Amino acid sequence: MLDPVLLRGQLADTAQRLRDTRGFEVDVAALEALEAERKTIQIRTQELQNLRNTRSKAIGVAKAKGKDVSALMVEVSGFGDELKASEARLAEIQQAFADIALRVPNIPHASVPKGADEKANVEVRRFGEPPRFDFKPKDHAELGARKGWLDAESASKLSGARFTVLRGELARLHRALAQFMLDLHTGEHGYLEVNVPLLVQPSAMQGTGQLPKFEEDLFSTDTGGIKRYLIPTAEVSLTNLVADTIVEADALPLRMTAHSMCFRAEAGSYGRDVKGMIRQHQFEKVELVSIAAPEQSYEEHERMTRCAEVVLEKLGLPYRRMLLCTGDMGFGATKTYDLEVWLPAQDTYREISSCSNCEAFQARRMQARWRNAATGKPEPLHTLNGSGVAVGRALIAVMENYQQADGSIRVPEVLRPYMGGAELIA
RNA sequence: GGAGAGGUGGCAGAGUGGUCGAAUGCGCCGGAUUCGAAAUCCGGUUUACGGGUCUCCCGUAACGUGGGUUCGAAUCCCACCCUCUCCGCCA
Repeated sequence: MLDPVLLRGQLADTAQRLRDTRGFEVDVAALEALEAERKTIQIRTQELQNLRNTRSKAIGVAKAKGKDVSALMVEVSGFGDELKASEARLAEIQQAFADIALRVPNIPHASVPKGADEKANVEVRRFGEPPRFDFKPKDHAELGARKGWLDAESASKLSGARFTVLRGELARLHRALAQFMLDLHTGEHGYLEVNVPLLVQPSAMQGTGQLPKFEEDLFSTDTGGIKRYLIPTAEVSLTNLVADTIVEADALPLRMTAHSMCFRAEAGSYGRDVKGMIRQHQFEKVELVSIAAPEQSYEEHERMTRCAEVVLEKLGLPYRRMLLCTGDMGFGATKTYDLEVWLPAQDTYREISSCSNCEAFQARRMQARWRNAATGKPEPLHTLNGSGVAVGRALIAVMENYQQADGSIRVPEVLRPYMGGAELIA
């Protein structure tokens, strides 16, 4: 959520900025009308509440002294209806304001290039060279099918489209990747390992911004009459850990990592990446989340992105870092770097990580604050999240980049300790 | 799933209809005392929102959550959620 000040006093300017950067249209007329009424209604409501409180106290005092209170009672009943109506109207207005405000995206940082879609993203850096093969490289689906390692048919029988069954050495390699990433981030990058719930309440989804706007992207359950959502990323669980809390300044930045399942409905992506395990309803990811003081969040963003890059570098996977343009960023982000890994079979780079600074956007939604020593007051934190990295896609990248002519796959050196020392899976 | 107990400020813990945003203790901050410290004493110490004459003042709201009763609710009623203990079941 944007700072309410931007949606009240500086509405015209804010609307212009959202239009320029994201092509998003705020309902200016509706917000203006609500704000105009809100002010008078709120003042009147509080006036009446004050009146009621003072009169009620007076009744209490009079009764204690054994005096007659009937005159006071009549006076109070005179404005009871108006108070009730006024309170109800105020609640309506505040709800209506929130309904709009919760659907307004974040405003991009000044360093973000303007653009409508991914074509305007800017390559920032590049690591490694795409491998050369003296044979035609196979895609991961084909490599996986050879030994029954990767079984889309069985998965489809069990669960339908966009699921995968992994078996044997490939399943182990997948597990090795997750372990390696987790060990790297906890051991060398200073992140605290956290194991999180995969099912969360609607309030958590609203906190990180999936709700109310993107419900169709989520899986949910209402078992026992309780609505819960499956997390699309551990960012939801990790970030919401600081919801409704005030973090002391010396605890910042708070760096947390989690290996988790992620669930995405992938609504609207029919026909895209249908082959193999690039786009699944269920996948694993090692997530990084940083909770930072405002003045350190952009530095933290660079650091976090580096932590994700190190994963790919240690795995020996070629990648490039893209700075997303204003039109291609997620709902809550002010600045995002995507890491794209080289996939030989597709002859292109594909997203494997996305690192975003959300500034106070999520923190405001979830009441996550820190105590600013300079002001002595609780102020919204900055939250950041990044994939460090997507495990399924990392598996694909390793398979395709490390494949041999016979369809066997070399094991990247850093993964061998997790593979019983194996140099090759065949 | 069955039986019981309970949810109050950073923590512990009083408070069963009226000046209670809430005693007391601990913690924390400031001050006094001290050569310094401990101890002791004094004062202060929640958050959100709104208004203003906007480094301060005023108001409103918040005692698990949501409703209800009442002139007035931490306190009474209803529903729900959560925690703990015992039993059952269970990875």
